[in-house]
Amino acid sequence: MNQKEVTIAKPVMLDKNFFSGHSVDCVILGFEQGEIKVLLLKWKAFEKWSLPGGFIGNDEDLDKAAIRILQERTGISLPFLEQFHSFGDVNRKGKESFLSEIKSLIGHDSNLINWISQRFISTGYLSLVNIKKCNLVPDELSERCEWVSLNNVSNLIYDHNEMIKMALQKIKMQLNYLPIGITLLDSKFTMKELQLLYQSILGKEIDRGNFQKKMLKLDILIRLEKQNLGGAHKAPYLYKFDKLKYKKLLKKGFGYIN
Amino acid sequence: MNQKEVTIAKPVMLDKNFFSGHSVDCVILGFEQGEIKVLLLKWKAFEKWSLPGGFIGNDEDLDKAAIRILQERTGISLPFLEQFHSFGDVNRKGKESFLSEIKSLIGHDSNLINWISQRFISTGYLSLVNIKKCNLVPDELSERCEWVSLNNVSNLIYDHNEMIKMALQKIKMQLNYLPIGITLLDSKFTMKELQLLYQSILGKEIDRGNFQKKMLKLDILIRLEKQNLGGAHKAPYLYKFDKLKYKKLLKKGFGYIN
DNA sequence: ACAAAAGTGTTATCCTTACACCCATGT
DNA sequence: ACATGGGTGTAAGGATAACACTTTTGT
Repeated sequence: MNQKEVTIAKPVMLDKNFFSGHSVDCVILGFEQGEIKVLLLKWKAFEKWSLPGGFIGNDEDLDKAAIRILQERTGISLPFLEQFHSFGDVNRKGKESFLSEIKSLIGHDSNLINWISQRFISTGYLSLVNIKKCNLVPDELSERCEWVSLNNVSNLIYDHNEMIKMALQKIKMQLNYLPIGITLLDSKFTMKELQLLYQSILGKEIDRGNFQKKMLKLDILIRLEKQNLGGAHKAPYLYKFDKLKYKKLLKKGFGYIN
Repeated sequence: MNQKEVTIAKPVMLDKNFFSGHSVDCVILGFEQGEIKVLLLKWKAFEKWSLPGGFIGNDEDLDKAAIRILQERTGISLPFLEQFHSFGDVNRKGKESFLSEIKSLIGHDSNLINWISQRFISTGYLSLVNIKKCNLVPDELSERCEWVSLNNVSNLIYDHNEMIKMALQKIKMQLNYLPIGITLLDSKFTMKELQLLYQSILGKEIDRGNFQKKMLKLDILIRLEKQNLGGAHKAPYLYKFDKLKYKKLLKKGFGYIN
């Protein structure tokens, strides 16, 4: 492989050679105050937000690159990200090129500018996390790194809004097969919190009683002591996931296997 | 965008400039004699089979590239292919490089050889088709273009065997939501043929009576006259899909929407 | 006492599953 | 007559959805 021809220059985000023409973007979703939130970066150089993304090392697996990029850009370490789609439209960057902003970021090295402003195909990766367990550390390119409620997501750069949409579709599909709460909630939670999570993903109301019965019948929840938060009402039970039974359920398959 | 730097040389498969480092591979599945079959190409230059694949034009959407590549390499024109996964492991090409074979195909232009033997990330596309309606025309690189029963698929080049596996997984998931037969069967078919199709995708037996009831209840099949094939038994009905109702069912959603 | 939220129960309806029964046809 | 495969029916069990009832708690 002739590296001189394929890798033109080093982008700034990492001190190594990158694979040309392909990038990764991460849709990291969390749940807080009854709302789904997505992890976004605010650029230092210009007034735009974007998904945490980056480039792939020449000697790096695509899946591994996603994990590294997320860590470097946001501080979040995850052992596994799920690929959900690759975005390869010619005009996926839209009309705004951010060229002057990019120059202010990376300097005026023309090789580098050419490299970074070429066409990129980007593969989207996805994960659901517990917001409280995430210690956010924005990288040097970013002014801020924040959880943004889905309703408040602005016009992101390139096709990042579409990426979020597709990630949510994928989540919806998995919701039918997987008890998703284990990654998004605290270790202890009430049935109401779990229900709010499902409702905000599905975008619809669910009957309270039926939801409770359905979840309990899965036999992956352990009921703990009651929690008295001091409302004028009965105290709700706390639950935690029975991780052993949860794993067994996963291994048994997602419903379409058998 | 500086094309001189990004596009090094022209590969042979098409007379235009290609996007570097990214390819497309198509998993096209059909159904014949009660078996799922996959469309494969046998190389002229060496004794290996592979999925129909190719490169992406510099000014071509990824999705469009897949459609064009399939047409050029196999003769099959489809209006739509579904993306299912991108394969980006560093060593996805495996140990065999086929370098000498590639040279015999494309000549000894070192730029071209470098271009073609670099690392490629490949996006897999998927479709289900009616074998009888496909007029196979192998391209100049291929000796043959054939439907191969899944059980008879040999060791394909690179990670193509894994690609087929992942495509089948995706199909299984969709089977729960979509009445898939419309693309795979003849316009007229018996309930038994439809059942054999489902069984071969799911890899399990389905109760005959229950399957019939379930399919009829979907209300997308039109019962036609009986077909007497001359067996020592009752003649089965023929069915065709009610395409209007079928489309309505699709629009209504796949089950996870509501 | 009352409202609010949590836990549980009831009922009708639908779907799934396993299996049985009858029908048509060629040998 | 009988085996073979095709169409339909039945009964049990499970899942779902709508809704009602009871319990706990602060005001």
